[in-house]
Amino acid sequence: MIDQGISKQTLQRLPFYLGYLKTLDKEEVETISATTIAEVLKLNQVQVRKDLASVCSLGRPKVGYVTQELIFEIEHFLGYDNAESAVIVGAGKLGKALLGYRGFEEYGLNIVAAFDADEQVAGTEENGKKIFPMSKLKNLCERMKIHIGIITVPAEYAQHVCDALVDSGILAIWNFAPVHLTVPEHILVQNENMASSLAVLSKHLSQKFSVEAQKNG
Amino acid sequence: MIDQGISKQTLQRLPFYLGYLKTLDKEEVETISATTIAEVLKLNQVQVRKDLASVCSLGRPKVGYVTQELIFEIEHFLGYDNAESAVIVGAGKLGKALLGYRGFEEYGLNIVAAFDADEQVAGTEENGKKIFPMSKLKNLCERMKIHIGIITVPAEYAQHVCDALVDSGILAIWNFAPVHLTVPEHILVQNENMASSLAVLSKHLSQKFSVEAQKNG
DNA sequence: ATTATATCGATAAAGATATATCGATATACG
DNA sequence: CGTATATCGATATATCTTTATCGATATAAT
Repeated sequence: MIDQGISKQTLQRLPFYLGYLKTLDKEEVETISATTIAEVLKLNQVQVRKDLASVCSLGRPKVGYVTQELIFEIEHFLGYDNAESAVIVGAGKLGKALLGYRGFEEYGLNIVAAFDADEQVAGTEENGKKIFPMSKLKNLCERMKIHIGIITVPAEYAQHVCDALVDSGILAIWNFAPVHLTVPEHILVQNENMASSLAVLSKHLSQKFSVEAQKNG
Repeated sequence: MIDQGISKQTLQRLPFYLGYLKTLDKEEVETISATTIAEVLKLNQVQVRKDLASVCSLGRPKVGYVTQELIFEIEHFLGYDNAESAVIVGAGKLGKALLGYRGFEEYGLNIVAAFDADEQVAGTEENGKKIFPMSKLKNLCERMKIHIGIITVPAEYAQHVCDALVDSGILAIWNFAPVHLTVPEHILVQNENMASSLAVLSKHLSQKFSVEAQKNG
């Protein structure tokens, strides 16, 4: 299986397909065509077919794909059926929100604990999950073979936390701090970039208004 | 000024530059070269220069850009100096986390209130910001001329909430629910796609392990 | 059985994005 | 004052991504 040759864009669209397919599965829609998926999700037919082709094998002319098989194959491809454990560093508002969110389990992510530098926070719980002091990070990660670290600390501490996670044997980092993290080559950093999203929104609106102002002025 | 011709990718990188530039400004670094920016943020020199060229005018050979001017120009370009008001719909964990996060003001986003269908939640406060019942949405948005709506409700309610926001005169939607939203043409939807990020992480790890298993087996 | 049609998969074309190259220019130094 | 160098901006090339086109095939209808 040559999984390597999949583009990041395709990878990022797969969860979208999955979400839609699951609504179909509930309604007992047995087969689904790329044409329909494309129409509903406002994508190009061919793109959908190409994306699916890199994940699954079959697709019958005039019929489409078998919904359940497709769901199974995408989930398997993404590794959702093989949950990974993760820890959160930074038990502020956002950290706690993520800690409390049950939905991640559906995506194969099992958040086992959080860590925080604030001594007042460490020792407490959130949704039944414990918050530990930073001193316990390495030991726990190594013992539990944790591979994913989630960073939800303020920007200025992010690199420091990142280094600590790498030192604890983490292989992938999900970074919510709005900074670039420097890591060794074999570590993956996935930035959850709220500032970027905001930039798009903000620009769209300011442009909209400047165009309208021109019209009226 | 032809702002139209800027790519989404460039737009999304601008906040990154901004974040880095601000750390420099604190340290009173007066000028900065594209070369250095590229090196620190692990990007291509030329890319940085092209990105900056679409935002600012000057850049002197042998010197680079004036840090403060650059910051000012990017912020102005993105509209950060011209704050937009926003409302959140869905005052669950994530909604409250966003409501409590002060950092958004820096990005020109001013979250004024939240709404929730749950009667128990409506009427309470979070960080001094009120949570209203859904029935008040339209009235408040219209009165306060709100243009941005943030959706943090479960997937199955997202489209319904989206329609309500559009009906209330919202022009741009920041969607945290993992579904595709259908909107009129003039409305912008920006998806904050945690599932996509997770897909990248998850795939990276499952691939890593399968490669290693092959080596060892 | 034959024809029409929905759909797939493959290949080709177009479009967007990122990277490389090169000449021009401002500063620094001898 | 002339030369070396860091850096910019512009142009050209390469890569990646999306979209269009076309023949093949399975089902459905006549």
